Amino acid sequence: METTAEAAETGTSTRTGDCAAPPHRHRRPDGQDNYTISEVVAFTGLTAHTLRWYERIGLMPHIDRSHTGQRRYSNRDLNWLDLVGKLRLTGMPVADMVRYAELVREGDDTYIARFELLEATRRDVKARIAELQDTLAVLDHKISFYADAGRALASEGSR
Amino acid sequence: METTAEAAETGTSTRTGDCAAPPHRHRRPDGQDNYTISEVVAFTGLTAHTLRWYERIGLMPHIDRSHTGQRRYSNRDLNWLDLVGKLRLTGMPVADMVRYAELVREGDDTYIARFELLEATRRDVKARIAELQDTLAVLDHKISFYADAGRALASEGSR
DNA sequence: TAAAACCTTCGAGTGCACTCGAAGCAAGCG
DNA sequence: CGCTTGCTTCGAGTGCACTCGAAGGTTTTA
Repeated sequence: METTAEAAETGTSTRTGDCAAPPHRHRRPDGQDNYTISEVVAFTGLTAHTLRWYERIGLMPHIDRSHTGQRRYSNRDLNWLDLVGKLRLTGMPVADMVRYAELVREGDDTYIARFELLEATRRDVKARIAELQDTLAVLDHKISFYADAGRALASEGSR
Repeated sequence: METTAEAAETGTSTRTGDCAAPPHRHRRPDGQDNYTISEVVAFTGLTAHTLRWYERIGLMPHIDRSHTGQRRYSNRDLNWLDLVGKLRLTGMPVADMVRYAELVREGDDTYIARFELLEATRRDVKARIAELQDTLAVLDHKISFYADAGRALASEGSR
């Protein structure tokens, strides 16, 4: 059985109406979700090298193995990789994600630490969004400037 | 005299009511805007090394020099550095910014190319904002999950 | 049964964006 | 006058996140 916090992290209880995931061929239902590494490569776009590297540096939970030692990824592993991918997009350093993964492995005692880490991350993400919106405004301003200049040039130089 | 497109790039015509710039001690008005490199360091947070490097790789317009050869940055150089800083935040590679700077140097003929480059960049920035908002939603979901779990733990284990 | 996929460990290479130091000299300021 | 700041060129180093290849083995699958 898993703890509440683990459920929060690994996403076992993901609602099935999740329909906005782009490059997934198809996941199998829980119970048949023992993907080979090459399937995960296809799902995530990461290389097998990178997946093993993630494991080495402690960025993954312990991955199940077949009776002969081959990796068998579960839906929750895939969900975790989705989260990692999202956090990567925010610019979070891998080291921080590893720290977070450690907290998850350490169990419910680290609940507060994780909560705080999530909130700090949220603040960062919000700040980054604000920065980008600022940049977007500059870009829009410039673009409209160019559009005006373009119209001027077009009306004068249309020989 | 400068071309319209240069005015768009270098921001000479920046409205003076620009009050949201954080770590600027104070700019001097146009005409007295001949900053030393160390002043620009203070303004931008970049190192002198990095400023010279930007110049070497073609990321800067040609910087004025004093009669003895020292760099004298103008307000428009500062504006350009602001833009570069913003674009850097969007994750735009330096090589792309150099390309853009080249177009600016090449003059009004490159107007269309620059316009398209700006629009492509805007699309990228919008996409990045969307990704981040997606991530934010995941984070919020997780955080509220944790908050609920926290209340449950608090009410049961509050001895 | 042969090819394809998987495993391990090891270490080196890549690309980006700086980042730093050193040498050796010129200019500015207090 | 001396200290600070600036200039040049050169080349090496850093940190991050992969990325790749090889060697030498086992397992799966068509």
